[in-house]
Amino acid sequence: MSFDRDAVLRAAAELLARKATATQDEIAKAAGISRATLHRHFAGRDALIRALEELGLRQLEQVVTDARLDDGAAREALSRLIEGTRPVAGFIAFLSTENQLFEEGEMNEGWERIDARISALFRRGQESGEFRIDMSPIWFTEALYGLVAAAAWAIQAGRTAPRDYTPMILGLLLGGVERRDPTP
Amino acid sequence: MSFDRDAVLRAAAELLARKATATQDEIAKAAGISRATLHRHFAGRDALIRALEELGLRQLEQVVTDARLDDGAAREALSRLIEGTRPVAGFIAFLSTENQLFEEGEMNEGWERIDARISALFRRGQESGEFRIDMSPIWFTEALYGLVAAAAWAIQAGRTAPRDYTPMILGLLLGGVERRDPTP
DNA sequence: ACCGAATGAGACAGTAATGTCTCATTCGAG
DNA sequence: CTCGAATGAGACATTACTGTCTCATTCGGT
Repeated sequence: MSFDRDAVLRAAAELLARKATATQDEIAKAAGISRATLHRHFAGRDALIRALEELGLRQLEQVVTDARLDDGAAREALSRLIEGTRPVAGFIAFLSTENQLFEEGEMNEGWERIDARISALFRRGQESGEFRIDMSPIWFTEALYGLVAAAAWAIQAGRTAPRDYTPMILGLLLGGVERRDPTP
Repeated sequence: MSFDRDAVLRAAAELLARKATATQDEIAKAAGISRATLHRHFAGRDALIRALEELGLRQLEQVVTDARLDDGAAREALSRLIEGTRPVAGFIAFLSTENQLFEEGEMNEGWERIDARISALFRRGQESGEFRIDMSPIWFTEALYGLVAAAAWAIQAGRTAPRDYTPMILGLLLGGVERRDPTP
């Protein structure tokens, strides 16, 4: 059984997202490996967190690219984006809540780049008249992260079915909770 | 200068919300007191977290009560609720992300009670025809927590003005990002 | 201004988690 | 099947944080 680095990091992200104080032992257990092996591949907690951040950002960046945010209607692009985040929702939940790394001044440029690309999508939607203009694209972006994390947590807690992930987030983010008049 | 228990807990919540691994020393520093004094009032980290949870839940419950969720239009009640959460946003951010306490089986009944009351508001809105019915009240509630946490974080990071707190959350949660036809 | 109470600063021991090592066992390529 | 590499389990030392204590200083009521 070869070592599945990404699977270990995914398990770690999901655990740390809801219990940031988990020990290396708990993380190893959650990943289904021994503490020794965990330490062989990630020399210490700092290295683990760093790898977590690195993989999370890389995957998210790939998701953003695959969603082709510049193509077609903004709401369609947003739909593709959210659907794409599903496999990395655990990473997003972890990364968006735990900014203990960034505050060391390095303020990860990768994270800023992703923010910029998603914000640009919302701005494009505003300029095309699809999205409302009384709130900033940055807030929309932050709100998206928040909803993704909330959805990931709700699913993990068994409160919601996994298949509802995308419609839940997309429906709420696009239309809000208010009922809309059926006037297409 | 007398000891302001609530202020200390508020500072602790805001710090722990974004860095759950903060040491007692860092918490004390963030609260503007010494580690010795922190320990005099909260005997150990567990006691601190417990007090944090207790005060947070109590305050949030008070906010929910003050918002009179059963009165008037559901959207107005939601508006009052969100405005009321502003002073306790740091607590909500901490409590909604860190469930390390609940998983010890006690699954705080106070938290469940608050969830139930807020969910009831959304359900009432659905039944009155104000809110859409294709998503569950529980999801609306979780989403509210997520948006509150996202807003609190955005403000703390200086990305958004504090005065925009309520309109940001309310606007997004009620109407979503899509532009609505001006047809009242 | 006084005095008791609370605080801050620091030293110190205890403890929990980490980093490191060893060794038997398992895995998997050839 | 064989052998080298990787893993799991555990022991051990180290580190970092916590819990506790002391004492000088400051605060605040009277």
